[in-house]
Amino acid sequence: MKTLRVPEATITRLSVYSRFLERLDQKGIVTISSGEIAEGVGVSPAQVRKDLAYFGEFGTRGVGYNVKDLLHYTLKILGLDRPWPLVLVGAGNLGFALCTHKGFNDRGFSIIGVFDNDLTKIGKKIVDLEVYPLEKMSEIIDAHQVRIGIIAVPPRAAQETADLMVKNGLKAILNFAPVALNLPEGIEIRNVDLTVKLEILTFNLGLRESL
Amino acid sequence: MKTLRVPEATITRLSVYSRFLERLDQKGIVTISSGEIAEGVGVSPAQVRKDLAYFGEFGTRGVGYNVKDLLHYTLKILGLDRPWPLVLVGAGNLGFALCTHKGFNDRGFSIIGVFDNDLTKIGKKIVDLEVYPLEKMSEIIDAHQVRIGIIAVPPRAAQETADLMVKNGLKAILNFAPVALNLPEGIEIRNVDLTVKLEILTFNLGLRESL
DNA sequence: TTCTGGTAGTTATTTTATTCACAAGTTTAT
DNA sequence: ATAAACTTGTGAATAAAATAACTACCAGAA
Repeated sequence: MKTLRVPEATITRLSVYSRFLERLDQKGIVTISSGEIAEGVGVSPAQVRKDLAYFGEFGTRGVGYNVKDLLHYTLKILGLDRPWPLVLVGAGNLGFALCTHKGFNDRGFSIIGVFDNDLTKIGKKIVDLEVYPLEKMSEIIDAHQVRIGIIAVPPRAAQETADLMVKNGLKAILNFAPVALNLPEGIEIRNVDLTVKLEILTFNLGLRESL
Repeated sequence: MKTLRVPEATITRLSVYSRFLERLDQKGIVTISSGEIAEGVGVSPAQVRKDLAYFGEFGTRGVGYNVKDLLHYTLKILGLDRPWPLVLVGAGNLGFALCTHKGFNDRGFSIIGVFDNDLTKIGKKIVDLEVYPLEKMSEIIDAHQVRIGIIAVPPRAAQETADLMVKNGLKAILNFAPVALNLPEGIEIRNVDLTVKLEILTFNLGLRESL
């Protein structure tokens, strides 16, 4: 591939374009221009074209993009042309919400194992999934060739959870705990911080008052 | 203020620094250097100093920063030197998780009203909060002078929810629905997209295979 | 007091990302 | 056929952000 060094912001937008295209396709729309995509997701048309240009030429000059084709291309680029089994650690309220989150299934993700070290939670069911003790993680990961884990435990338990995931062979971690995790080279890690964006809002509201 | 045009990435990091400082303070640590903060949150020391420099001089050369002082400064900058009442629309699993999310309370946010248009949910309790019909939002917002709302509804209902929030006087919205919202000038909006980061992981795992 | 080691604040440099502007190609109408 | 109206892909220009390098300053030891 000639495709090294793609800005992460581009991948982020690609994910957004991709889901926008899904909605267009569902509506039966066949063709769309960069300008319309831009309008629909809130970026500039040039940005849309530039982002796509990292990966090839998908449109037709004078015409635009075929919605179905571009949708497939974006899914392929994002690695979503196949299902992704996930394991989740932390059967609290957030874990529960993630297990039942429709957005994951829609994109080919399925949580196939939920783990916790809380004896009061182990054995309970989250929809059709039983909550297992941490010891069972290794078995599930091997059986389903899971590569990605989600951390939804309290901050204090996040690092040890991550360590265990790595030990069990996971290659990528999505971390909802608001702490920086220390991981070996080669493990992909991304954090989702529920409060950061809220604090950007309060910062901006505060700025506004001081004008 | 001389402080216009601060990169949003700086605010994001400030939020992270701030919570790191809280943990240091709880541990009784008095002084810390930019290098140690950097280490603790996973950025470069120069980045830490640069970020803080947008807002003033908080450290002592040759010494470092006083943890308690810097914590207070960061909280003040982020607008967290006062409580923030929030309203939430969408009493699904995600809404429930957000209501009980400890990270919000720790930072002075408190959800004081939950709303839904689903008759089977209205009247039920989420911890000590009753789920109200949307019609009651206006009243609660006025009574508590709420300025920020959280959207945790399905994608299709997100735009109308946002419109209603704006109509009821909210000035900022945190949106968990994966759609771009169309809002009037002057309303702050930030999206939290639960799947984007997951798709960055699959993209990177995919890249790795093609090497 | 003076020297040494260390650290913040700041300016300069480099890198990265976005926007702009236009050539190249497509379609439709005349 | 030709012109007119669009829209992509892309190289160049611009803007933004991160990094590095440097200066100023503090504390403690000699």
